[in-house]
Amino acid sequence: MHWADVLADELLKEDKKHVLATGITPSGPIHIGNMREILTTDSVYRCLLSKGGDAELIYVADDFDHLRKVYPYLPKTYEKYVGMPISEIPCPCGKHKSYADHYLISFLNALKEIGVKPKIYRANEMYKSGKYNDSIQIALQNTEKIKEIIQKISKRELPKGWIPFNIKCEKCNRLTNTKPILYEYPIIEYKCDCGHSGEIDIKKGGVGKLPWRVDWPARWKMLNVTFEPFGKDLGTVGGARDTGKAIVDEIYDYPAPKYAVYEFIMLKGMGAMHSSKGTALSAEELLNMTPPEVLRFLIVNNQPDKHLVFDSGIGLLNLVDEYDKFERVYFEKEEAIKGMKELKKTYELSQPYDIAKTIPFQLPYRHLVTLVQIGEDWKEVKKILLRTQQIPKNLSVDDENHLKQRAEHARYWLDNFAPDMVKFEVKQKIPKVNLTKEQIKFLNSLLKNLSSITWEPENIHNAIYDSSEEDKIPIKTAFNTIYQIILGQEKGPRAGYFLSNLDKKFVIERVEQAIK
RNA sequence: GGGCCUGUAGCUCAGCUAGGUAGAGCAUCUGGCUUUUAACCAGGUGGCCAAGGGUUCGAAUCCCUUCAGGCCCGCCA
Repeated sequence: MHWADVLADELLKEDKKHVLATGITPSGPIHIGNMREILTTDSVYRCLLSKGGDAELIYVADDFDHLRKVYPYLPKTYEKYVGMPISEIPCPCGKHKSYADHYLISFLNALKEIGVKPKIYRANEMYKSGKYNDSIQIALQNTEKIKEIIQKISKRELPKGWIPFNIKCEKCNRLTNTKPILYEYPIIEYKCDCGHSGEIDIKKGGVGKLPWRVDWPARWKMLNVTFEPFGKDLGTVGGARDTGKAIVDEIYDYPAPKYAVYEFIMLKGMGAMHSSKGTALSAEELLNMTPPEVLRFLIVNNQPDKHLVFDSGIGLLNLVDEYDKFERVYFEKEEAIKGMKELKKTYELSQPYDIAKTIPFQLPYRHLVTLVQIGEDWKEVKKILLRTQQIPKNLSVDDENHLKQRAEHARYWLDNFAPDMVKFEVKQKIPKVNLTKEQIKFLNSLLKNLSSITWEPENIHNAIYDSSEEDKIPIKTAFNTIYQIILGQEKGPRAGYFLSNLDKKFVIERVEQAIK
């Protein structure tokens, strides 16, 4: 059984409405690791629905959380905002309503692309509208009990006078510098390091925030959460999950949600990703280079508790190939090979939107990577594909959009992540090359042989070999020569296919120029 | 110090949530093939399933112990 089905079955043991939650603090570029949380939850959600369960998928953005420090990707001037809620800090690019929005919006766009449609909650709105008020009051009533729970389970000493509420200073706007002096419902008197003393009324929303270890369980109860996965960092003994479970049980009288612990995703050659260390690949970049179905496939095809390595180099091409193979097997165009586990479910969960009724048109991705380097844009690539009859004239709109989308991903990848090995440029003018007599001789034969053939990969391929044989020139030299005069480099894509995608006239003229 | 995960062919891994004769891809070798940015076809070689113990008629699979590796926690969230 697929892991998402196993989790869904676990939830279905209880016949009620399930709320599957996922929560990420938009304090920095949202990265591929966060995608795992989203996609893990979405997969379970989809399985639950397909089994006839009643379920809702929600996403809570904790945008009332405070800025921890000036992250490496922030200007130094952000020093003055440390400690303030990220929804109340200016946007780094100036185009969004707030710091939180800056990162959140791009993430929400990414969600759309991968076909995840959660109901969205924003913590800052929930606090300000008073949704948290009951939870806050209950927490404050149980200050001693909560303190005890946290100290016992996390083995951490909390300071004297600690209360489960971080007051936001009315003057400096920071959540981190205030100390409570006296609590008498509903008023808390406090003092802030900035020099300000004052009092707040907890019945008014947004005057402060529950600390994370209390906020989380409070949220479970408030939103009736029944399932929420989290990263291994939170799963540790004595961590937020442990204290949260005790707090939600004993203080909020609500059962802790079921969960899955997921491992991190490593970036090949870079180790684990941390948005706070700037070693992360943003969700945006990730999606720009990876077709959405392939990204889903990466997550869905692996158990959450296995760490993954995302290779933004050649490995990405292999991943796409692997996905395409799954697709062919799913549509029974090919035999399954052993090791393709849970093929049907995995393929279905990989689809951002609907599952196609018949197999989508496939063009080998590596070939597409070559094509987008020949054609300037999709229009030209399409022209080549049509001319060479690699796509049918009556290609469906869906198929064309799919191909086009993939071409865009391939292009982004080439521009930003691809190793030089796979890159080339068809030179508009003949590159400066010093050809040997041998090479010229070969080109002469090639010219003759190419002129007489129909412009198809195999014919071209044969023409190259014929020429090299006639002149007794090593085949390696033959290929090198071709790449030199067209690309200005020693190596290139498989010559037959490659040249067939170029205009015959262009190639012939280039060879003629080279001989002169 | 604590936790999670991993250990199966030279490499990457599947098989472990149904306990029932050890699998795939790559690499290698043989044969075919006109030697290309990770080419194709047919076939072959290759494993004490980390080690030890337990449960069982039967264990890669379940349980315990040990060893090795990776990551996380031990600030804040």
